[in-house]
Order: sequence, then C-alpha cells, then structure tokens
Amino acid sequence: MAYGYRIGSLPLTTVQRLPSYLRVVREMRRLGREVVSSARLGELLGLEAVQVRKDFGFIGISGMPKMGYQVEELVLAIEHCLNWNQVRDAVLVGVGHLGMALLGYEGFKAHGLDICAAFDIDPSLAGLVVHDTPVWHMDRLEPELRSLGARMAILTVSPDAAQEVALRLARAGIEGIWNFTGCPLDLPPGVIVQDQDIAIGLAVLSAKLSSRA
Amino acid sequence: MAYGYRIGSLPLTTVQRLPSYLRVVREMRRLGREVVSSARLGELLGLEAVQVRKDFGFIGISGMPKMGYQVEELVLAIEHCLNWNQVRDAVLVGVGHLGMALLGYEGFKAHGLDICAAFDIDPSLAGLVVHDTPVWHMDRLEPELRSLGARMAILTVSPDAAQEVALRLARAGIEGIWNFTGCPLDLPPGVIVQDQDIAIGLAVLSAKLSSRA
DNA sequence: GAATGTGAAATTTTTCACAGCA
DNA sequence: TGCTGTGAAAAATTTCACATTC
Repeated sequence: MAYGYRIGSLPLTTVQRLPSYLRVVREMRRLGREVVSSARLGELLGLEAVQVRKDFGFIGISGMPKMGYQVEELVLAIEHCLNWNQVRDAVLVGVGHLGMALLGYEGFKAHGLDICAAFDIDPSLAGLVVHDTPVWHMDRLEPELRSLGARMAILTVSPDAAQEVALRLARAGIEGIWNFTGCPLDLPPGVIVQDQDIAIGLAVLSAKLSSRA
Repeated sequence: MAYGYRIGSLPLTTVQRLPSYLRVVREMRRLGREVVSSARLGELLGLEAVQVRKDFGFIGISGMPKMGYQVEELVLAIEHCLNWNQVRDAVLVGVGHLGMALLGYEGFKAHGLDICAAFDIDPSLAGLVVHDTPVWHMDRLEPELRSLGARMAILTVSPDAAQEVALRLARAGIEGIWNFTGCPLDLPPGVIVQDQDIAIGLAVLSAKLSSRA
C-alpha cells in the first residue's frame, strides 16, 4: 500500500507549499518588485529560509547570491510546475451549497481552472446558468462529458451518492477527481483522487484549542 | 521558527487521520458492528494496518488480540481527542458564497460545532437569518462577541479584508481562527490560526495530473 | 557583507519484523 | 491461527553548518 511521497520529481510537501509561494510572488510582481530573498519569503509565510531555497531548488530555480530570486522567474516556474499557466476544463457534480459556492469562486481563474459545466440530480436545476456555468441533469452526464472533453471533475454531491457518481465519472473517462464529499472513494487505478476533507482542518484546530485549555 | 509537529502528545499526522477514522467507526456503529480490526480500517482508508494500530496507541486505545478494536470505544476516544463530543460555539465572518455554504453545512453538528452568529460588511445582509444563523453588520462584531463568548471564528471574508478582520477578532478575544481566505495572517502569539487553503488540494491534483500526461 | 546552494545531521513519520496473547 | 503491540529499521522531511559567489 505504497505512499505517494513524490509527485513526479517533486516532494509532496514542496508541491503543497507552491500555492502560497505563488500567491506572494504574484503580489510582489503586481507591486513591481523584481527580486526577493528566501529570508523575506520565509518571514511572510512562516517558513525557514533554507526550506524556501530547497523548494526552489527542486523546481529548478536558481537565485543570485546577495540579490535573491527573480520574482518573474518564480511566478513562471511555479505556474509551470502546477500547470496553472494554461486553462484546463473541469466539470462540477452536485450543485448544493458547496457546489454553488465553488461555481462562484473567482479564484479558480488564477489557477487555470475553468468549470465548463455542472450537473445535479435535481430536475429543477437543469437548464439554469449559475455564475456563467450551465447546469445539466445527471442523465446528461456521460453525453456532455464526451463532447466537453474535460479531464477533471469536482465532486460535491452528498456522501450517499459519492461512490456511485465517482464511478460514473471514472467510466466516462475523467482522470482526476477533486473529492469534497469526505467519503473515501474506491476507483479503478489510473484515476487520481484528491480528497479535500474540510474536517481535517477542523480536527487540527479543535485539538490545538483543546490542548491549550 | 519552530514547527508544530505535535499537538499536545499526539503527532500532527495522527490528528489529521482521526476524522477519517471517526467517520468509518461511526458508520460501523450505526450498522451495529461491535469490533473492527486495524487491517479492515486500513483497507477502507488506504492505510497500513500497523499505522492504524500506532495511531490508536497514541490516543490510548488498546485492542483485543484476535478480535480487533471495540467500535464504541474508538468513537468515544476519537471524539474526546478532538473535543467533538461537546458543543462549541463559533462565529462566521464573511457571508459570501463560501460563508453561506458553510452556514448551510449540516456536517458541523457531527463535529460539535455550532455557528451561533455571522457577520458581514454588507448592510443589506444585516438582520437576515441564514440557515438558522442570525447575520449582523460588522459594526456589531465586538459587542456581539462579548455577549456570545465564542472562542472560535471561521474567516470567510475577501482576501483584502482578511488581515484587518482577523486582528479585530484576536483583539476581541477569539482564540482560534479557521482561515479560509488563503491569506497568511499575522496575529499576536496565543491566537491559533488554522489555514484552510483550497488551493493546496488543487495544486496537488494539478501536479499529479501533469506528471501523468 | 549578504545572499544562495548543499552535504550532513537531526527530527519526524512510516514501515518492517516479530513477540505475545486469546 | 489471527490479531494486537512495539522496538528497530527505513524513509522522508526539516534544520544545521558552512562553502561559495557576487
């Protein structure tokens, strides 16, 4: 039951830090800053400077001694690693409160994600356009997926339906599922599942608060 | 810039796995199962059996050789570790799409969380009751917090407002902030911040998909 | 001097190997 | 035999120490 410590040649922990680096260096670019030191980035993000340097080494970026790293180069390199420099189509399944919120989330553009269609079991939602995204009934899932060619799906259905819908997505050729249901999914190998379990963050915060009291 | 590897006596990684254990053992209890082996739990959650046993050792649970672990005992022990067996009040600040979705999320009850009030800068939201939760204008933040006595806040404001609002919460006596804004917060020591950055999950999934193509 | 870059050490986490028990 | 429990080993990650470069 091997673990996934690495993604390609990058340590998993490095990949997990890339979004926060990207946010900061994009903001610096916006402000016209051209270089930044690992110490400054570390200070802003609560990391050791040497860890920042190691991470940048992994993604193939060299800095200039005494100067720091070039902001523009960092932005491009991180976007490239994450494939966030080009638009990728995704579908969203389950237009409840959370699905609706994700459809309205402006930030996905900055991450290269375009939700091109949504699906729900509720017939009264079919035909609506929510935040510029058309909503289809679940009956239309397979045919629409065929014509859209999206590789990624965002799963925001209820826990009861999670496994069944995920299997339909996998059979329809979806390669990656971003799983917000909190249920572990059992899918054929080759389909990549990324669990986004909100309860983990709450658990860590709860435990920290408890241990202080 | 010391790291937080442990929460109290528990490894951070163990705490992060507790919610998924809890979900499964609660479901087993519902189905009337009285015992479960570490191997079965590992199979369901994609973990090594020995890791499950180590985790249960950390939270002080012993199993019975040949039998397994008592489901009821596991439920109670995990709930106790996370303090999810008693109701804790929280406030939510920022009633946009995401805040609205969290207000409507039924699952918080199962995690002992009760959102007793929400706040937003938009005057037209003030006075509304969203999913049983009253919404106040931001002007009422400090006085309402004083009377409510909530220790925890859920931060779902826009990135621009994140730091400023977080500081107000800290000054008003909030001890833990669950930060959904994606911005790093700089707060006085003693305030616990738990970042819930959705972009991390997307980054991992994006990188995995890229490295397969 | 002020920054990067990197091998080595320290720390943490996972996995192995196997003793012990019902 | 089937499962737990645990010390030891392995692997991964972070941190230290310091050489290097502009």
